[in-house]
Amino acid sequence: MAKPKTNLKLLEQRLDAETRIRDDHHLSVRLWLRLLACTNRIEGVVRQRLQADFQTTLPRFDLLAQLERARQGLRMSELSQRLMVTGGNVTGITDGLEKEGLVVRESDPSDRRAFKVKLTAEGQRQFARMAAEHEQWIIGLFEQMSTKDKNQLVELLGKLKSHISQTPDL
Amino acid sequence: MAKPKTNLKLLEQRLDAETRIRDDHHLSVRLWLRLLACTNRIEGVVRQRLQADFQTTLPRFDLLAQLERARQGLRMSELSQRLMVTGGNVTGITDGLEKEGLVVRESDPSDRRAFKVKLTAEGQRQFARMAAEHEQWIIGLFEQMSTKDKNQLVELLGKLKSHISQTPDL
DNA sequence: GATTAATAATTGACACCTGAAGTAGTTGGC
DNA sequence: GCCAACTACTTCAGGTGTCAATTATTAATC
Repeated sequence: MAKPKTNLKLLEQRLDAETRIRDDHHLSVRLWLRLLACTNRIEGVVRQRLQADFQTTLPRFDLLAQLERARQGLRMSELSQRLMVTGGNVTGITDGLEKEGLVVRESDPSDRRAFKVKLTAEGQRQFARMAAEHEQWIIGLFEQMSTKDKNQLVELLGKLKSHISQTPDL
Repeated sequence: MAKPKTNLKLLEQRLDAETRIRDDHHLSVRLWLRLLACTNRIEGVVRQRLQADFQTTLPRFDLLAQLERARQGLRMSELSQRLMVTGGNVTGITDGLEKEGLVVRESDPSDRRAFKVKLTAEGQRQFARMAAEHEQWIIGLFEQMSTKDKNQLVELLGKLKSHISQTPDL
C-alpha cells in the first residue's frame, strides 16, 4: 500500500471542518447540560414550595391540574398519557389523592375495566388555591427575563421539541 | 367626592398594559411547560438507551462521569454537590456501583470520617464505552437544529440560569 | 484537655417512577 | 356463541430522590 501524498490545503480544510464539527458536538452537549440545569432548578423550587406551603408534591399537583381542565373526568390511561408517566405510577398517585379525598374513581358503565377519575369539591377548592400560587412562582422565576427573550426561548424550544419528538422510543 | 371623568385614552392604555402583563404571565407558564417537555423527552431517551445498551441508569452514569473528570477521587459530599442531589442518595448509588466493581471507597487518612471515591480500572473501561455512545445520542437528538439556533439557545438558557440561580431556596 | 459545635457519611421512612407480569373485561373474526 | 388478541388497570420488584435522625470524627472555645 502506497503512502498517500499529503495535500496541505485539503488537510487544512479537513481539519477546519473537523474542528467545526467537534465544536458543534461539544455545543450540543453543553446545550443539553444547560437545559437540564435550568429545568432541575425550577422544578426543585416548585417542589420545595409545594411541600412547604401545601404539604403536597409536584406529581400530585400535576395530576390535579389535568383533572381541573377535564371536568368530565379522565381515565387512568388518559392521565398516564397526559402526565407522560407509566400507568403503574398513575395508580399510586391516584390512590394517594383518593385517600386524601381530593379525587374519586367513578366506575364507567360503558367499560367495566375503566374508571373516570374526577376532582371532588374539596379537590377543586384545594387545587384552586395551589394553582394561583403556583402561577406566581413561575412568573417570579422568569420575571427577570425580558419578554423578547422569553418569546425567543419559547420559539427555539418549540423547534427543539418538534425535532426530538421524531426520535423513536428505543 | 366627585366622580372622576373617564379618560378613554388612559383607560385603553391601562387595559393594554394589563393585557400585555397577562400575556406575559401566560408566556412564562408556556415557556416553563415547554422547557419541561423538552428536558423530559431527552432524559427519557437517554435513560432508555442506557438501560437497553448497557443495563445501567442515568444517575449511575452521571456519578461515573464525575469520577472520570476527577481522577484523584471525590468525597461523597463533593459528589453530592456536583450531582446536585442529597448525600443519602449518593450513598445508595455508590453502594450499587461498588457492588458492581466500578468504583471503590478509599479511606482518607487525613480525615477518618471521609472517603475518596475512585473509578476502578473496570469502571474506567465501562465508562469510556458508555460515554462515547452517550455523546452520539446527544448529538443525534440535537442534530436537526442549526448551529445558530443551538448557540442562541445556549445563550438564552445561560441568562435564564443566572437569573433563577438568584432565587433563594425555600 | 474537656466540652461544645460543626462536618462526613449512613440509615430509615416515605414518595416517585419504570418495566414486567398478572387480572379482568372487550372485541373481532370464525 | 367461542376464543384469541387486545385493552384498562393493578401489583410487584428495583432504582432514584427527599428529609430527618444518627454515628463517628474533627475543630473550636474556654
